[in-house]
Amino acid sequence: MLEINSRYNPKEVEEKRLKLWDKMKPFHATAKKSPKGAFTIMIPPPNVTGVLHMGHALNNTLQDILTRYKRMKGFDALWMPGTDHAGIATQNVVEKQIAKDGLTRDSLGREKFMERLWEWKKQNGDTIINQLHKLGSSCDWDRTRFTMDDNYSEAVKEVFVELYKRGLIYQGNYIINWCTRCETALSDEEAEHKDNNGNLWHIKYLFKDNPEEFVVVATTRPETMLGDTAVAVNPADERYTHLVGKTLILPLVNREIKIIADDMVDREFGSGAVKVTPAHDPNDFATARRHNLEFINIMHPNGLLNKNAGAFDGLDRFEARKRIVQALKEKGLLLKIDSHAHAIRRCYRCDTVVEPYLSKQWFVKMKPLADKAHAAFKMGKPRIQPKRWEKVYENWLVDIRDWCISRQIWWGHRIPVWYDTEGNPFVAKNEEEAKAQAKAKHGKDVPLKQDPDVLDTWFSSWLWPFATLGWPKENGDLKYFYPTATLFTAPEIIFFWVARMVMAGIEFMGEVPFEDVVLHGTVRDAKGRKMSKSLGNAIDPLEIIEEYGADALRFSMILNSGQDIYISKDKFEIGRNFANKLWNASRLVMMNTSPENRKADWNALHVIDLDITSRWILSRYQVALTEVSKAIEQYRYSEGINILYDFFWSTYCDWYLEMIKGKFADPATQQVASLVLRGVLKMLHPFVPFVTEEIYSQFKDQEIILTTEPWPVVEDEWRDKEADMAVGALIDITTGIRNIRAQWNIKPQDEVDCSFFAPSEKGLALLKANADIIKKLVRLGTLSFEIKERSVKNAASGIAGEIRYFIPLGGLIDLDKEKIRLQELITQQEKTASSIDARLSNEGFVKKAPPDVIDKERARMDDLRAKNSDLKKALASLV
RNA sequence: GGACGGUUAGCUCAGUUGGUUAGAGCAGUUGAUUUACAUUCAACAGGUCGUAGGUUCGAGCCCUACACCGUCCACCA
Repeated sequence: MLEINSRYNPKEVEEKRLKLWDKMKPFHATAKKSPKGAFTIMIPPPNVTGVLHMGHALNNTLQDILTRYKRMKGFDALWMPGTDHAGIATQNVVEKQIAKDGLTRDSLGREKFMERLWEWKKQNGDTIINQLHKLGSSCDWDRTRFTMDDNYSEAVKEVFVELYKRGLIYQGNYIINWCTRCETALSDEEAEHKDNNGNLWHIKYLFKDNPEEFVVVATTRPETMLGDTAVAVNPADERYTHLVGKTLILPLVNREIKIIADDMVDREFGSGAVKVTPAHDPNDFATARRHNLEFINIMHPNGLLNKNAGAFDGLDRFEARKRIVQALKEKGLLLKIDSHAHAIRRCYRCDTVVEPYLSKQWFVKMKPLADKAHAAFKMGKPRIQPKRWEKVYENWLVDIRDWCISRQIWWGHRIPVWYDTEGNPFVAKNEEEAKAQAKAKHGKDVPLKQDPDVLDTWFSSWLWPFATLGWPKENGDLKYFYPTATLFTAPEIIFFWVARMVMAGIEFMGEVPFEDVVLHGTVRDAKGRKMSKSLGNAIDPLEIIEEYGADALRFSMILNSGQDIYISKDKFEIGRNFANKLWNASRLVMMNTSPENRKADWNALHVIDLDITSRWILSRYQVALTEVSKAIEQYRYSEGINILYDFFWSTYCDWYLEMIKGKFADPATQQVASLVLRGVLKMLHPFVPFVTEEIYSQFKDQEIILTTEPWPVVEDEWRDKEADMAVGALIDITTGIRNIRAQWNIKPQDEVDCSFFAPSEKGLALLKANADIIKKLVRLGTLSFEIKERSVKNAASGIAGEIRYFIPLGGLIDLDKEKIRLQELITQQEKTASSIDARLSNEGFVKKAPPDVIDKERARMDDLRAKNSDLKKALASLV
């Protein structure tokens, strides 16, 4: 195939490799197979909300690169795949879906609705796994997990019950973030702040005993006044101190409320007097508790006002706002309206304005968990890259607030709590245990009802690193593969997920679940906008795979990955072209080498037999290998692939292959060309697994699973300074001659008659006539010419073919310019050295400066002087 | 309001402790073809490194201020 097709066909090859991988299962990890130990990566489980997008493609490519690399390095590499049920998100999607048929979750009923959800999960979960698969992900597919698998649910229950026993889970009536559309509680993280241009309404509250006098309160949410039970002022505010304890009449409602004094009031804001609505504002809630105020809930869970709203009963909260403002205006109680920009919280799933709402929910007490995580972090666990996120992470741990974990939805893990008729909760892993507890309490069997609510999605996700390995059951895998090595994820979920996984890991496994956290950027379109369905700028990874191939997708993605990644469809051409280049270079080598030479190993090579070109490419190869390995270890994949791209395309193809084109008869050349190419294929394999494995197999005349082949070993003895310099000089000169040709304006049509490269009498004469100029441009050594009678197909590369044997050393330098430059540099450095010298002999400085500074300065001075002596030699050699 | 990041060629980005002439890819221009590859090759052109100061023999890199863009956090009604 390689020899026949001059165009790489990704579709055909990728299908073939996938089939083979499915059959051979090379990605299956077994505990204790390798002496090197385990290397584990847990996939951030994609939500079953939808199918994979480009962000996932990036995230999973990063994971795959490292997993494949470590596997080749000899580790028992496990990459655990799976999906997340994504509670509210998925439920919302399915609700929208059934809404098309005029159905709601209530009309369908819990059981039927759950069936629809499971259908959706089955369909999307499969699609996601299939997409991951097509991307070339080397996941251990047999271990695929879902956050609502039966045994995973066991882990969730175990954790809930255990935390309850440890006093870290409690139930309470608090102001929480309430989404009136989803009709569920949200955690603080799920209620996102978004800027909003609202108004600040200034309302007059009249005194009961003197309706001529009033207090002005300012509010951004006038409708909540219906639930006011006090007006608060700062106790130190002279304007109001004499009024504290007086009674006001709440407008529109005509309820009597008192003026109270509380420190929470900011004297500078608004009028300095603030209405207190305990049931609809977290601040007011706290104030009310301090002052034993009444809590008046004015709203139904769906955002419509309830009978406590009196005349406004049944209105939507925003409609009520309008009407109330209108009513106040009519009564002359609205003093003024200021425009006021401030942030309001919105539901992270449906963007509905979140209502602070008083309700009974379950919470996790976070402080003890966060303190442990913080202590671990101070020990460097986990490390976070890029480093700047460390502070963000740490701040969150320090400023932790309790986590509201109950959700009034159906899709998720049912809260493992049962209530008796009096409402006493029994926390247990199953109903039997709960019944037993209830019996113990009441002395007889009593009817129990399970909590209708489910747990926050993240309450299951935070167990992912160990629940996927079978916890709470002890087994060899859990011990062997936990903790994991690296977590690749997006910065958005550092609090939602990363921090909480650390807490759960410490609490239940006694160890932080991963060593490194690598936070990568967001995939955006060419204009820098986030890719989203609603904007219509999303690129479907499957479409790219179909058109350009998965290798091209991966290659281009990584090549473009800086902080955020700006991607447009044409970016994938470079990946496709690269795969094709790889294919064709391999064809060239394939067609010019014998099977034996192709398979030759390092020990078949003897440096004495090798010409300078071979020694050079082997040397460059070693450098590339060292650098690429280092880049991968340091998570600098973009740099790694750049090194490979440059080495393979520029060095190997454009120079090396062109140089050896006439020399393929030499067995050593065949061996070197093959050896280096095979090494390149191995190094590229983590990045572009399909094409590399296909070519590698054809090279070896057998099916090779490249993923289980060993990573190339750095052989330092093949570093060859002499060859590097010699060929480096040759390349300089060749490039120089190309430049000269351009400068002299030698057109290709002229070359037919008088070219250097297809020599004729005329060409030879031209070359000789200009020998002095060329010589002048060459530093160190003499350029000699010998024009061979040889037709050269490609003039550009022909230059290299012709003169390479005759240039021992040197480079292209303008002699005069070079002299001046060197002289300047020497002068400058001598100046520095002298100034340091002076400083070092200054007694005051020596006394004051710490010893390491003095050592450093002295070393710097010596270094400069040494460098200068080298430079002087170089200058002398030019003259 | 707080914290952080970015600003380098038309575009997307490298530039690791300050050190020779700031680099790539794409796009552009000009050329090449009995070719492994036109998904190719070569050459050219394109930069006051956001602005203003400072430290230094020397600054894209260090310091200060400012501007613009972006991200995260945040119970001022």
